Amino acid sequence: MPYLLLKDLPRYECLLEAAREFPDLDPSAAEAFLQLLRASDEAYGLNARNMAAHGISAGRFSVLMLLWRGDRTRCAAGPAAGDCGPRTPASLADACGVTRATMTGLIDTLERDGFVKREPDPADRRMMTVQLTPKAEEFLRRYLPTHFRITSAIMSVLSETERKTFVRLLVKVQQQAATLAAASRPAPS
Amino acid sequence: MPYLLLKDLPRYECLLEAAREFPDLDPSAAEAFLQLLRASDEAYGLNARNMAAHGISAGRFSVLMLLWRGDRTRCAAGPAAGDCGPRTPASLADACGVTRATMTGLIDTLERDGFVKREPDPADRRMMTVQLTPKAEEFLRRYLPTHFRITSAIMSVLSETERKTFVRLLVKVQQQAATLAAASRPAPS
DNA sequence: CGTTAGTAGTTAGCATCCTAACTATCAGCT
DNA sequence: AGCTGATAGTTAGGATGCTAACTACTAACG
Repeated sequence: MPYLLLKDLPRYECLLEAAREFPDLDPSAAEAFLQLLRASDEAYGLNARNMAAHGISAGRFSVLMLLWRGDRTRCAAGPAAGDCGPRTPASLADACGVTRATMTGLIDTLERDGFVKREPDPADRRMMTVQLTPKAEEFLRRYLPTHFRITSAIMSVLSETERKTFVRLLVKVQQQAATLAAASRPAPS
Repeated sequence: MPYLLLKDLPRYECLLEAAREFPDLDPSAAEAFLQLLRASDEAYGLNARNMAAHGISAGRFSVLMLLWRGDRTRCAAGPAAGDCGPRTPASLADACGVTRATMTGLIDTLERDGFVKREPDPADRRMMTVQLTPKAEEFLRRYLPTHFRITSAIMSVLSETERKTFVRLLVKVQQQAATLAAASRPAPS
C-alpha cells in the first residue's frame, strides 16, 4: 500500500484554521486532494491484497496485462497489424510509467517465476522481446474474474449517473495535474 | 510514483469487448476504478516531484506533518490535553498506515538528516518518543506554501460545487472499499 | 515471586521503485 | 571505414514498503 497517507484526514475545521496561517492553503482544494488520495489508496489496497493472495504485485500485474492485451489486439487486428503490442522492455516500461531499470527487475522476477520469457530480437541485437508463457495465460484466466468482481463491488455504491460524473471529474483533475506536470518540467525539448 | 498503472487506460470499447469474455467485468465500474487510480497517481506524482525537489518523500512528509500537527493541537488544546499528538513510533505507524518496521526505517533516515530526535520514554522503557527538531519546523514553514499552491492549482479546475460532489463520491467509494476490506479480513478478532 | 502473555522497537531479508553509470549495438556523417 | 551520438538493456546503490523473527520490557495471573 505504497501511498502512505494519513489514515485520519484532518478535519475541515483544522484546514480552515491552518488556512489562516498559510494563505496558500485552499481548504476545499486540500480536502478534495486528500480525499482523492485516500479513496484511491483504499481501493488500490483492496485490490493489492487480492493480488498478493494470488502471488503477484501491481507491477507484475500491469506487465502481464500489457502483454496479454498486446496479444489480443494483435489477434483482433489481424495478421497485418504485426507488432502493435508493446513487447520490448522499453515499451513496457513506457506503458507502465516506470523506468527501464525497474522493468528489468520486474521482468527478472516474472521470468524467474515462469510467467514471461525473454528472447533476443533477431533484427536488432540490442533488443529483447518479452512473451507471456502458457502459465501466465492460465493464471490470468483464473485470476481476472476475482479482480473484476472486486472492482465491481467497490463501484457498486455509485449509480450509473454517479459513475459518469465521477469519471468526468477525475478526468478533469487528472488532465490538470498532467498539464501542471508538463509545465513544471519543460526540459525534454 | 508508486502506483504504476497503465499510462494509457484501455478504451471503453475494449472494456465492453472484454466484458463479453469475462461476465464479472462491469465496464463502467472498471472505467471508474482505473480513472480513480490514474487521477490519483497523476496528482500524487506532481506533489511527490515537488517534495523530491525539496529533499523529502511522501512517507517522511507524513511523519513530519503528524508530529507538527500533534504539536499544534497540543498547543491549541491547552496544557491540560497533555499528549494527544501521536509521538511514539507505533502511533506514528498506525496514523500513517505503515508497519512499525517501516516506521523504524523512516525515523532512522529522518533522524540521520536531522529532522527528528528520538528519546527514550522515562516511564516505559520499551517506548521511545519522537520529536521534531527546529530544522524540521523551519523546513515545513518554507515548504508548506509550495505544497498548498500545488494542491490548489490541481483542484482549480473544479468549481466549489464540483468539489463538493467530488468529495462526496470519493467518500462513498472509500467507505465501500474499507467495508469490503474489513469483510474480507475478519481475522483480527 | 515467577511464569506467561502481550507490547514496543529493532533487525534481517525480500520486492519494488528510483537515478546514475555502464556495455553493446545501431545509424548517420565524413 | 571510422567516429559520433542515440538507443536498449543491465548493473549498482539508495530509499521505501512488507513479513517474520528477535530483544527488551511490562503486566497479569496463579
